[in-house]
Amino acid sequence: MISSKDKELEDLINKLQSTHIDPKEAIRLQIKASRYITESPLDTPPATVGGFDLSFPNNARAAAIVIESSTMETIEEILEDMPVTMPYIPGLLAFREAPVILRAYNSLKAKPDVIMIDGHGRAHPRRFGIACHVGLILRKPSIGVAKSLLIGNAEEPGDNKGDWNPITLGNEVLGAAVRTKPGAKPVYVSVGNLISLEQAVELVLKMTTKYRLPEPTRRAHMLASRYKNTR
DNA sequence: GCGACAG
DNA sequence: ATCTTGTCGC
Repeated sequence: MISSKDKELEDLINKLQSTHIDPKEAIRLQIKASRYITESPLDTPPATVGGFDLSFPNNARAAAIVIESSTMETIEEILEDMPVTMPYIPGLLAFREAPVILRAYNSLKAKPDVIMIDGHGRAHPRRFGIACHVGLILRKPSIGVAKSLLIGNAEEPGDNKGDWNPITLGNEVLGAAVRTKPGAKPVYVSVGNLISLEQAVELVLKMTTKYRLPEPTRRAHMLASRYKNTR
């Protein structure tokens, strides 16, 4: 049986991929789509983790990296370009960046078990940041890793790698401020889809070596920016 | 009305 | 995100 709810989700997933959309409509879509996000724990530990980031040499350029979690080795890299169709509006970042990210994801031969995206997941005004947006469209476990807060507050975590405090807003826990490197500002982690916050934090820490950002996102950032002043 | 505001 | 060199600190 195909329920009406399945059809609504299918319809939402299509609309979330619009390359041109009115901000008011975009906000309505986020509010509806937010209800389909799942924060249930992952049952199988991820063997591969994908990382995505963008640069804007001219058009929008997305870099996708797939890393084997047991060895931390990059097993695939992809670069995709696409014209920019939306301006940057706080809270609506996904409508500007998701299209190229999805194109890069589709180009990957080795589909990762979990994906990490630059930006927030549930730590968002409508609880539907870019990590939720991409995670819902792909129906794939996703994690948001941001370098600054969009909403909510968090106490400064301790200075040891692994120390973290919740990002809260009222009685809600939206994510976690995680110390990935002593002496460096924390990273803000939140659930995108199909994973628990605890597992998201755990995976971000596992994928972090000697830098502030976890390897998936860090390598994707380097790859996306590499040829900025070249080809 | 006055700020705040992922990338 | 992007424009950009040197420089302060661990």
